[in-house]
Amino acid sequence: MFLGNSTNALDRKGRVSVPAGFRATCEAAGFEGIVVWPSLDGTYLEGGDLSLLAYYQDMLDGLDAYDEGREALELVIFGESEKLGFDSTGRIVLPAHLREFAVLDKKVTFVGRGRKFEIWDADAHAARREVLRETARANRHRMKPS
Amino acid sequence: MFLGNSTNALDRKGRVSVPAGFRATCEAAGFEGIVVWPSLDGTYLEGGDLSLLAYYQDMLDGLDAYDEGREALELVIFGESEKLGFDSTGRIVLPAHLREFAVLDKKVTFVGRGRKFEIWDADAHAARREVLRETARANRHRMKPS
DNA sequence: TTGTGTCCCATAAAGTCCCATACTATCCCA
DNA sequence: TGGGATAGTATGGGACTTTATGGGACACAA
Repeated sequence: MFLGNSTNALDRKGRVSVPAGFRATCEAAGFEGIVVWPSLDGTYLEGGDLSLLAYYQDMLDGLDAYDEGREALELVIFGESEKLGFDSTGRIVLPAHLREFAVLDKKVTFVGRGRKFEIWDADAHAARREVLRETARANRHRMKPS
Repeated sequence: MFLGNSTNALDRKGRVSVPAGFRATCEAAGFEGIVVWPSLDGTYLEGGDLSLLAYYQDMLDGLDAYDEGREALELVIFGESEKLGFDSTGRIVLPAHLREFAVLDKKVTFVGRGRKFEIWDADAHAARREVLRETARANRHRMKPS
């Protein structure tokens, strides 16, 4: 499970350390790296380990073969994803098109989301976080019994 | 089940012993550690064992994928939680941001709450306890004789 | 050559592990 | 039943390991 959040530096070469906890989660899935794609919901990237793609595949297999949405999802999820391996110190290199999509600058934050995680520009994420906590507060009764 | 309360010392390195009874509860869930996050309700932390997060995951899976509240909850629950393993003597290290959130100083108290538990600054908890006892006294008639 | 990508090295800070000690609760036995 | 042996808990400190990060070296392609 991807838990917690941490902010790491994106260097001149486009490298960034994947938080150690996330790495441990990925390695359990059998591939020393992560899978990343542009989010359909906003200016950020989403990522996960290899098992997540298998999970999506299963989900798509459940849809009609000629379902129009299915084709689009398949192309976006699999076509836009990059499989990024860790280097010897646990970093990945984020390709330029992904950095541009999410407007990443010096600092990026990884945010755990259970099965997957998000990659944000640090400032953009800080702003969003405030809003999120408020929304969560307003909805917390839905998580009963706690 | 997390029952009772106890107050332990937080040392210079941010370490604190998890009460032995709580540890026993966690170990039954298969992970030698706890999961901790900032409460949505006040200046304290909440925690539980790994099975609690699995439980939350199931609950979230049951909500609409694009329900706004669901997304916020998912991000707050998974994005703000830290998975903290026990050291060989049963302590955890509380990360700085969590210590700051709950304004923890020298003494912290763990308070059992059934499925999960709370972590308070000892003084803050002592103050709150008085208030709670009063409220409980006023409501005691609602606990029917069993 | 110039740029791009990969690999390896160095380092500082943070985190983890291990050991020692004090204290307490429990058990055992004459 | 008193009292000591034993095991488990809580806490501090030092040593060691891992993590995060920057920079250099090398190879390949445009």
